[in-house]
Amino acid sequence: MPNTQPKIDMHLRCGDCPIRHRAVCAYTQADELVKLDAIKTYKTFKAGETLFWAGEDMASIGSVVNGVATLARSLPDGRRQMVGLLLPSDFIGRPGRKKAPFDVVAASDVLVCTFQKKQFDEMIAKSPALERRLLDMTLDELDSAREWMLLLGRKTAREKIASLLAIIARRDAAMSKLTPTDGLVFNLPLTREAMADYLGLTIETVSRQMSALKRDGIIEMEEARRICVPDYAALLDEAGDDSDGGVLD
Amino acid sequence: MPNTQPKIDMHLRCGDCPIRHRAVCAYTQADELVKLDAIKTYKTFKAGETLFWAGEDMASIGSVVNGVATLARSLPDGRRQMVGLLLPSDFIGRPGRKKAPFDVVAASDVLVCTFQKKQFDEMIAKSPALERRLLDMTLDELDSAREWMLLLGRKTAREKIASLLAIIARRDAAMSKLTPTDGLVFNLPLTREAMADYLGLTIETVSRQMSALKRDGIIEMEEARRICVPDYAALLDEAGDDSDGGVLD
DNA sequence: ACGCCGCCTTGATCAAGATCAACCACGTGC
DNA sequence: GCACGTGGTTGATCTTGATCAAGGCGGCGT
Repeated sequence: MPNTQPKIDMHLRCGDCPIRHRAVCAYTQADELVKLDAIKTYKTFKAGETLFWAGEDMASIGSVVNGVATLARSLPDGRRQMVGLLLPSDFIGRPGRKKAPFDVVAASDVLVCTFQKKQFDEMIAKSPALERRLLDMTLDELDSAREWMLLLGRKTAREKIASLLAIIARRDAAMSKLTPTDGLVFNLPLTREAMADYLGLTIETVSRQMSALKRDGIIEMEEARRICVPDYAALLDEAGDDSDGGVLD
Repeated sequence: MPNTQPKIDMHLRCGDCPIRHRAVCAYTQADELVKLDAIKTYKTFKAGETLFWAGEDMASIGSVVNGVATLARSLPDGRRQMVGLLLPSDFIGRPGRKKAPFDVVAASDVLVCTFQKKQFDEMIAKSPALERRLLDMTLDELDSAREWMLLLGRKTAREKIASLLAIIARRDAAMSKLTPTDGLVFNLPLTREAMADYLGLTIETVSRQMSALKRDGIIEMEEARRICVPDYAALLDEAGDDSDGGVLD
């Protein structure tokens, strides 16, 4: 990937990959996996590094293996909106398009499993499993993007913050085993600025609303990035939407 | 489709279909088209009719043939956000999911080419062309959803209105032949309320900003729904983003 | 130790847009 | 004709969140 000198990691076997069953490769069988294994390259990026700039040619695409990256776009005067959060197993880039529509920035240190775009496009053309998985992932992302539009367009600052915390709490609980329950603790992978960019707010408003939620006992916060949710239902309630965050089937 | 008694139209041959080359079926060859032709049904809906309610089971899916439908979701207290505009050739529904994540409402009278979900899912599993086309369409929709997130999160009311008008003007110009040029006239397919829902504003703000743009000579407006853009570049300028609206390749 | 920088918080003030409230221009039904 | 409903506009006022400004805290380099 351009503009950076990422470290190239060792070559992890696909079979041992932590995201094997959730990434683009999830539906591929052993034989196809071997081919993917042969053409993939691991790259690492440090927190803050930009993997791609909006408008720039994307010669490679890939999957986040660990860490968090963000998708964002800026207006000419500097106003910035994050339009996606890329978590482990999420796909970076899109087949059939040369230019990146958005900036891709590492929010934490990130490990990415990359492929040369050209090679990957060829693989996809021959692998229904790969294509099917990409379709499913894209449909899911579209749903969450639309969900986010509701938040951006209609929720209050407090509801936005509560929604974001609920999402991170839920994902975090899911990662570490259980369903979101009471008393769960997690740390925020985002700075206040990143939260603001994600929610369409300023950092001051984010900070104030975090303090307000703490004051109201919805969250506990020893350090700015260490959050405890004593009552998950209460947090969801503050998020504004009745359902538990849009579980569909 | 449930909750409605749509009129069933005559059976238009796929080969004569106005959206033949832009809809899901765009990549399919003659032999597959015959199969689609055999299982499709046309349905019509009147302006204001709801095709699906969020959370409801979707037994059928399909393509908008003509008219405009909207995708929207409401918060429990009634705040409403439109999350997508479905124009001719756009796809309604998603394979692999039973429940509709959003309300689908006809904004004008709408003609839809529908398939039973089960049958369509089977077709997709067997047709790479269909699947590939759906992937491309979904990726495009994802990009525009993200574009819209930037608008919702960071643009001012005036910029939002200008952006929407620019988009509609551009699409309208494209439909009727030429590239967006000066002095183009079109009529808004949306009420002020629909515009407000789309832009995350109130109808009063929409109305005021429309008046302001008129006062400033950016648009002309004899009737509320009849717009003339004397200087397309000036309109784009008001929209805030420098590029001409995100043309990518 | 010190200063500095990044990240966060808090306060005071301001302004964009929401809300509340009339009112207009229509079409439609009686 | 008139009453009524829908969609749109405009004005006055209020509220939310942005902006401007100051300061706290922890880490890090010298």
